[in-house]
Amino acid sequence: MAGRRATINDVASLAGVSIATASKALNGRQDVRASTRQRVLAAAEELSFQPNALARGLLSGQTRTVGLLTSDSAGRFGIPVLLGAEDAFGAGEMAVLLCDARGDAIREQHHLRALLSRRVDGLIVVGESTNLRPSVSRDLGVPVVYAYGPSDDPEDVSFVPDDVGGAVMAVNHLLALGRRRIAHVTGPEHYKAARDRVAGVKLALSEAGLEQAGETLWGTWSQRWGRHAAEMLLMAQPEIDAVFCGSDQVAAGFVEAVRERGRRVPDDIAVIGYDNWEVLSTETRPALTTVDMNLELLGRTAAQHLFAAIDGRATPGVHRMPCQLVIRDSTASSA
Amino acid sequence: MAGRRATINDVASLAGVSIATASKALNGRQDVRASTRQRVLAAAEELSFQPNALARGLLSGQTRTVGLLTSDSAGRFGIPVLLGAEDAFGAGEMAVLLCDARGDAIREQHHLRALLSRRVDGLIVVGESTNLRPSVSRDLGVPVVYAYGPSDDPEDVSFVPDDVGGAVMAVNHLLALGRRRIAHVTGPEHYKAARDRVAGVKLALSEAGLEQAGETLWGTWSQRWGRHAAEMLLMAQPEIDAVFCGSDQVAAGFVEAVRERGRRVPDDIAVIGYDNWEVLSTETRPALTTVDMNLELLGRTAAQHLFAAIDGRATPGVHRMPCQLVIRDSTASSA
DNA sequence: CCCGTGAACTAAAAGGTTTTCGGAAACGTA
DNA sequence: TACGTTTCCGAAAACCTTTTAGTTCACGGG
Repeated sequence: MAGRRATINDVASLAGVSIATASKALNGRQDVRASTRQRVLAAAEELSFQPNALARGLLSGQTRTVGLLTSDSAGRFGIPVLLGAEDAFGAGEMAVLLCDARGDAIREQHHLRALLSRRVDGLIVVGESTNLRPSVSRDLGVPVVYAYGPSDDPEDVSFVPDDVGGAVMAVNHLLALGRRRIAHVTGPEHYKAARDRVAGVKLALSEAGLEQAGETLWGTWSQRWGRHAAEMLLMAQPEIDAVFCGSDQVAAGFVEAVRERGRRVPDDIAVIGYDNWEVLSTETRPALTTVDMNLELLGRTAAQHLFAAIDGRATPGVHRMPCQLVIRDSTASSA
Repeated sequence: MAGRRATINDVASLAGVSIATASKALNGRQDVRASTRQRVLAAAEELSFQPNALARGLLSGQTRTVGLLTSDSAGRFGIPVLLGAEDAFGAGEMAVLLCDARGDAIREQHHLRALLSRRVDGLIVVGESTNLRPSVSRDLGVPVVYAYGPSDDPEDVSFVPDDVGGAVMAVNHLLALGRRRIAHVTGPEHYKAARDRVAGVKLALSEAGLEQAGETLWGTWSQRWGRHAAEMLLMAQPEIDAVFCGSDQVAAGFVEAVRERGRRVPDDIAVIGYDNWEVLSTETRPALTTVDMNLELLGRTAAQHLFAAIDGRATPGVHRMPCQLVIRDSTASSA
């Protein structure tokens, strides 16, 4: 534990110059003789001088710090976004202040004040679902970007995965494999993600001039529901040749139950999941073809956009980020 | 977007007092007449004044901010610790600066300098495994607490799960159920977590005067390995009546393969996992009895200890936090 | 009337850095 | 010598808040 931290004053004294000169030397400014600069740099090194970011921030008004406000940092979705954001910032010497509101509006307000009093340069708000969430941007004084869960104010900037497009890709992949009797099993109807994926299914099928095999089966995001749905479906519509599941959890339960009933995946029934949650998608048998929402990229993009917004170049609206199909054995070509 | 933020100067002017009086009124200090205090508070409210934490920190030398340095925030283990820490801090008006070094020492050094220059009051270092990791505390000038992955310097403060104790609990549970031929399947030997759990198994068995059924099977932390181990074990030692697996992933693969071979869990073979990773442990059939390391509590404890260390009351050494057995169907009483 | 006391308030310093502006020295030109 | 130019350096202000050390005023006791 060093007693007191070295200040630029100490550096200047040791180098035998004024603090103004020391500052210029350290920051690579003009108007310093090369030999003087060397002396200052050597002094700073010797004292292991680290400029005080508080003093600097106080003066410049820029803290080079952003807040990351999440409702659910433990969740499947917050983390990759957080990682991508931290990645984008880290490269540029930014720091991230992390706050978890735990879904509580009071707590969120509390954290917001704390972040503002720390004079963050900007804010990323990460939602726990793709449902609209209340805006926090009103009169905040700093730019805000929403990731995963979009703001309900169209003037705000939001980045969300293109779930409609993701579902279209999934269904088109099944169609390309020659499957024609395609069912859809998904999570709760109050999730916009589930509704969007249903819309994508309808869209892709109607463009192909086909009907969905049976009604959409709404349930929960669980393996249990996937198993249950498989049993119902094999009973009621044994003729289906493909199923698109609204999540990898549902798909994992689905393939397990199908396998136990003695039907083969993908030969009899091809299965596609959603999320590319690797602990599930790569460990089921067969491994799951699934839609990856590229959340880390989404987070990174949101962070980069926040930079732009800090510089005054914001592009309001909801930006939909493309998903990506990850093909594994559960839809391997049955040629 | 408000133009400029209100300062205490603006508040003082509006209230018609000096900034010293305004400061005292806002901070609830003495020597301010009640009516004056009211005027100041009203002015602050009107201007929606937020004190500048930078100026305050510059003066007091306390930033009320801690750094959280992780090697692996996406991992299974970093997140709960992070959550627990954020929880403990959040309650006390602390803020958390999050840095992810991605396992890169250079990057870690870089983040360390950034945190120091921001004058954090303390630091939590979260490891990605329970293996010893290099200390960062040397001449740092701020207190550091290590969570999950302990420091190699015994003068530092570390909090780790008691894996030996966790394994003892697991084996004792199997013994209490009357099982006597207990095998152990775990992950790679270079994980201290795996070695500690092996030590716990030996300890509990020798106290009961028993031998482990066969050698410990070392593998990877995957379902694939769990399935493979089950096949080997059922072939080589069909008489075993219980298996303790080194992780839930291994256990999930294990029960699946056992079930496919027509043996019953828990009737023929009881199975215990480790980690209580709920997406696996509650969704296997049967649901897994498993050891929970209470990581969120560990994180919270580390954070609370950091407070103590900031106040100069540190307790060096490695603190082992007790684990907890979560009993589910994979060891249901076979009475 | 003088002085001491206490209440309520204020001026100023401190904290560390960056930036602006002015000053000094050195040198060249008329 | 007088003057202009260039190069290098330093004094001081600015950022915002808290705290210290007064200052002012009213009032009561002697």
